Amino acid sequence: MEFDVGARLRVIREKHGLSQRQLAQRAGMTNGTISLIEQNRTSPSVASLRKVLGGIPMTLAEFFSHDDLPPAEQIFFHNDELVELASDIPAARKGTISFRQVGDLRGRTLQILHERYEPGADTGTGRNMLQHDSEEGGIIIEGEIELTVGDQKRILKKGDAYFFDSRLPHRFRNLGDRVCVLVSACTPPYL
Amino acid sequence: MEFDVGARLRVIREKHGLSQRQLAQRAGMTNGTISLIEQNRTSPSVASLRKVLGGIPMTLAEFFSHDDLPPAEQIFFHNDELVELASDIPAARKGTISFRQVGDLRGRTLQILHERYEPGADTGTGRNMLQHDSEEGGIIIEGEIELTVGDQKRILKKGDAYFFDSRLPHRFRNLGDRVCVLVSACTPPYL
DNA sequence: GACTGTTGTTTAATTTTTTAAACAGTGCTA
DNA sequence: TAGCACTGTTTAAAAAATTAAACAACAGTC
Repeated sequence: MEFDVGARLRVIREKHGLSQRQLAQRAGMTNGTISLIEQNRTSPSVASLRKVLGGIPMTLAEFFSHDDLPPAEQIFFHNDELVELASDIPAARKGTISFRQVGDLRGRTLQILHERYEPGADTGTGRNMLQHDSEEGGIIIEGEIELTVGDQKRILKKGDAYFFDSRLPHRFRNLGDRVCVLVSACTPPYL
Repeated sequence: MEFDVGARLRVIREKHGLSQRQLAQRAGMTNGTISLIEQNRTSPSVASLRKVLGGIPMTLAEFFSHDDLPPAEQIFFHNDELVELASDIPAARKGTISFRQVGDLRGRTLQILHERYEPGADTGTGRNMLQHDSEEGGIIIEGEIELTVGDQKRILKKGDAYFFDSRLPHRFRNLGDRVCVLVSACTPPYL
């Protein structure tokens, strides 16, 4: 549950074949500090930790990308074990859109969805366009969908794909007369 | 390129509609500290930053995951624009496995692949099992595949899915007589 | 064995962060 | 306009992190 800064640093340092003194020199600090950090006897300032990681080199994002890793949970999911998301999108409540998620999200940074859009389904326009702090992408499995991202718009067919910064307002709309199915991924998760 | 801790915290706090004092109380610390952090007049210890984020709440991984703003790149991808990855997996070189990636990865933390396994394809066993520092998941689109993760093994069929910590050694193998197609996602990206 | 070069750990002094409280500015209302 | 409640900022004292140097343990070599 708790993210162990000291242990993580030690593992990374050893994986790179560096001694505490070698890393300290590269990072421009003392070996004692690194020792204390690895023992969790001090909590480094973000500035210090960045200096340390600069000697690896590694970004803070990478360092913390394994924050609170859940223990071994469910790995395999039968089709009917994907969980239907209760969405705040009106079209989802009307039953024309379905988002089925792989596993639960606790502590995860990756969200994978099996999405289904009935003919006419629309995630919302104007001020209701989707917008969140992630990056996301997906691949069309079946049917066609119109995707609007910012001021760009495109109709994607089976096998086509998309990838964008979710902070741009976006919208999915099924203009066809067939169901559209796609698989999407998002990090960090939305909802 | 530099990550601005203070600015990031301020944006997050304001987005959650909290004043410095409200956040301080939730986090169990003083408003002055939060003010100083937001002005980058001190660099909080990781312990302190975790306390602050605990009042949001947000994990360190999430805090640091949004390093910088990705520029506007390609958003839409036609099926034939997905880029075939040159893999170090022997079976890929033999042409029985294909990994096609959505977009390029520059600065991205999310990787989405369209994977194709011919009958008999195998990503490798024993010391050649896949292992990397990510979390990954996927959904089976077509055919069947045997997935081994750590000491667990399962045959997944169309519509089934998986999700695991990629540091566990894993292996994909197509035991059937038909092609298996799946869509996977991974963060941070592999390769 | 003693010397040399490593390793990680510990300790006292220094530097930095954090606290607690005061300060300054805004907006609302009687 | 005074009073109140709320912002965010600043400052001296307390607490914690960092340094520099000493310490202990292990391995290889002469």
